[in-house]
Amino acid sequence: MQYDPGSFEAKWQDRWEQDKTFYAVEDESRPKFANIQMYPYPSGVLHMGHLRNYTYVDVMTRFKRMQGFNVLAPMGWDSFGLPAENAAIAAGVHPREFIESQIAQMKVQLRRLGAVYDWSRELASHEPAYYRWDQWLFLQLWERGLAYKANAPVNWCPKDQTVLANEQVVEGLCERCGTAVEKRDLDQWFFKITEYADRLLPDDSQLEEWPPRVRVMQQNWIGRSQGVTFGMEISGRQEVFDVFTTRPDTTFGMTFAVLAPEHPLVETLLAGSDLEEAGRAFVTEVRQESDIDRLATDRPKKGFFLGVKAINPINGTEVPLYMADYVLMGYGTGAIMAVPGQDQRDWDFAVAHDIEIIRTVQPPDDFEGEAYTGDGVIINSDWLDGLDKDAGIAQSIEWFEGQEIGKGDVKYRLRDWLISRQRYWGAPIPMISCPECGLVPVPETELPVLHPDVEDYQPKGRSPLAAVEDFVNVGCPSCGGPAKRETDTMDTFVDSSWYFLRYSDPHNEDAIFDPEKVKYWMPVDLYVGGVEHAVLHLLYARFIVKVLADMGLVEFSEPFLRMFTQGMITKDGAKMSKSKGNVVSPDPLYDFYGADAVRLYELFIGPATDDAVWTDRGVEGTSRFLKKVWRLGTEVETVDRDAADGDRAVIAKAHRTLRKVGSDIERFHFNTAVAALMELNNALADYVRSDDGARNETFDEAYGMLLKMLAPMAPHMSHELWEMRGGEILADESWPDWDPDLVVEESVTMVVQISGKVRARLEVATGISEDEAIALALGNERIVGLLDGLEPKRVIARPPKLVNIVM
RNA sequence: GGGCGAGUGGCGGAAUUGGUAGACGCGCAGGAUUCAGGAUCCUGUGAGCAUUACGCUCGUGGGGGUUCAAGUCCCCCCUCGCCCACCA
Repeated sequence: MQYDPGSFEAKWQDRWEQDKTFYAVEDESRPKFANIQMYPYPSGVLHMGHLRNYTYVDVMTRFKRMQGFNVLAPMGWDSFGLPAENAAIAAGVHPREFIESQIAQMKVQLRRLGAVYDWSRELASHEPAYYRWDQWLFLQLWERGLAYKANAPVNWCPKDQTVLANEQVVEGLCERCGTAVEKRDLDQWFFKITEYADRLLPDDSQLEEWPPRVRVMQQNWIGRSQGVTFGMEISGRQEVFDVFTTRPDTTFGMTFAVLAPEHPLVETLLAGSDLEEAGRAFVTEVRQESDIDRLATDRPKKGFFLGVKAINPINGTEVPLYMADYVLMGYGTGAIMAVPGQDQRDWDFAVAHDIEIIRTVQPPDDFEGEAYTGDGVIINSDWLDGLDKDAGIAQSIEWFEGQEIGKGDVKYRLRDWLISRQRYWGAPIPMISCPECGLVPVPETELPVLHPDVEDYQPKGRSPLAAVEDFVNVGCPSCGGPAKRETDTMDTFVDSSWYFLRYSDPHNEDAIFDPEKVKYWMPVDLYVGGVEHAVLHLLYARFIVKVLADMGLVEFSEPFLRMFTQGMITKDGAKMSKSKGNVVSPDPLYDFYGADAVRLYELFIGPATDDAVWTDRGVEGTSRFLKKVWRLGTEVETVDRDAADGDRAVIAKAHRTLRKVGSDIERFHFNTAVAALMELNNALADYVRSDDGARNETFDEAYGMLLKMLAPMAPHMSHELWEMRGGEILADESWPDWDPDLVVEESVTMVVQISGKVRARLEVATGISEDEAIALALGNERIVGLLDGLEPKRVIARPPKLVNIVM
């Protein structure tokens, strides 16, 4: 009987859905397993790059369920936000219409893959029933002082016509469209993620099942630096400014100080001075530089002498005060003490402006021409002389604190999360601006603030919602007077920072979720998605969950226990994507090979963490494998006879395969799991062909195990075969346990080496002793011949694997 | 500039704690079946030398080292990928 996946795949897809096989309800009798993938934005047509991800998650859903877990396998849609809106605009369709048809399309495609979900928990972030709770969450942050509006220099994407969060600017370019980002001073809404900076530092004890790479990326992004902040006076004036340094041990080497051009003191110092005009021109010049230019490290450092001297508090020396483009207002205090002897940037500046350089750490011999940043003995530093770096830092901090000039301090690279967007397709920010009362939150009872339908949703630099008069004009909730709504919408990353919690209780109309249901299902046991979200979504979600934990709504502070980031599928040297024109659609492959062969190749293509190159031939290989399995299951004639050695061997092979496949799936080593199943299938085929023929019980047992192991990976075929062979629903079978007695090999090949080179291979019993192994090796005919009567210097035995005779 | 990861046949890739390098698959070659093609099955397939001996030599980016034994551990170098980067 021929393998014809087209004849049964749709049948099983219907069955799983109609029987609600993978729908989940709370059940205290079983351990839960929340198996969640990053919800996709509705891009419409899926290609093999997307399907890799869905296949992995589906395998885990099916595998964990067979293992007895109460598996939560939900799906939702990141349907608000820039990606969805831009795609809609490109398609020339209203975003709502666009994403709803895309969602419908994607559901069909997921179904054809055989991916199973609990569709009763489906959610989409553009639905009022969902974004209502975005708005509620915003109000909670507002109440806690974690949401605020401020005028600040922000990133503006001229193409997308909106501001962006720091995390959404990659090397000075818009993360979405690649346009160079500009700086603008604007009133914008922020979430105070910096208040959680320390708690967001990856804690190895809680994130131990995260890819180390992602932890490092978050750590870099948060950028914690420990040091000292101290005040500096300006000679002959009243003003004082703070500087932050991580190297207080080098303070004696300060030969100048620098303010960021945006530093408020700059204007104070310039006002009315001879330098006023030239100084302002310098500030303007620096501010006009793009981020890309300003971030380039290899260009000369621009500076401007402010005409005054600052006083180094550690020795009373007066040093010239500059402003320079290499000092950033957004980090630390926006002002630095410059120590060219130990800092390369300061060195470059000092050389360019002919400023004295004093080394305060003894560099190694013949080290010259650059700053020495390494450790060494402190010199030219009065009472710090002779100490090393760490002791110098400790003693100088003590001195600063003792003199009450400065104190130990910690600074972060992380900035607050800019969450307002001047775009149409997002959740309205539930705030009202009243001329009398100022910023007033929309009362919770009036949520959701409905997102109005408009004709003209094109981005034009201010929110399209601002043009909707009956949306904008409202009564102030506080005084009743005329007031205006906030018209900016929320960053889509707000939507995605908590949606996984909502899966626990997706239809709740009275609360963001029932804490009891979240307590049962959450945190997420396995979270699967792309590494591109390492410092975006994954950081934001961790932040929001910590806020919810502080509110007492959840009992955990980390949302994702285990994180898996899959590699990309590439073709013709590039990531598979519509814009690159190198997508491979699954549909023709489903038609020709069936979904199972496609799934299996996605699993077999290479290590799940690595990028992999797509080749159509690969599906041919997994398809052949499935045909062989099919033929074994449908054409083999078994015989009734007594068990023999071959029977035990084939059962043992099945148990060893079971042990390997189980642990491989657990570790996302799908490629080797598939290889192990191929080996088992080959072993079964050999067994069937053997002289004795296949014995009924043996074949049924081993083949049944093969089908169960295939059930998560090639579900359609394995279910069909299981049913044909008289079984019920294969998904409801439990994952078998491997038998420790059976997985032990009875005999193994032992190699005999002479001086490390393999000279003989012997079959030996697994339990062979060291003495027996040596005796056997030395007695071997070939070995005897090669030794030619010479005495071995040493014999090393590692039974049962190896004996090495050292000559 | 700093940090992290990787480099294995023609190709994708295997290889707990150092212990048979190349599992599994693709491709390729030969054979069987077939009118033919396709499909399927069998055999072979790291390189070189041999083929009297399934025997020898070399072989996991390059060089050195530790060890009875190194893809695996240590040092230096090369190449590629990723992250951060005028963050004080």
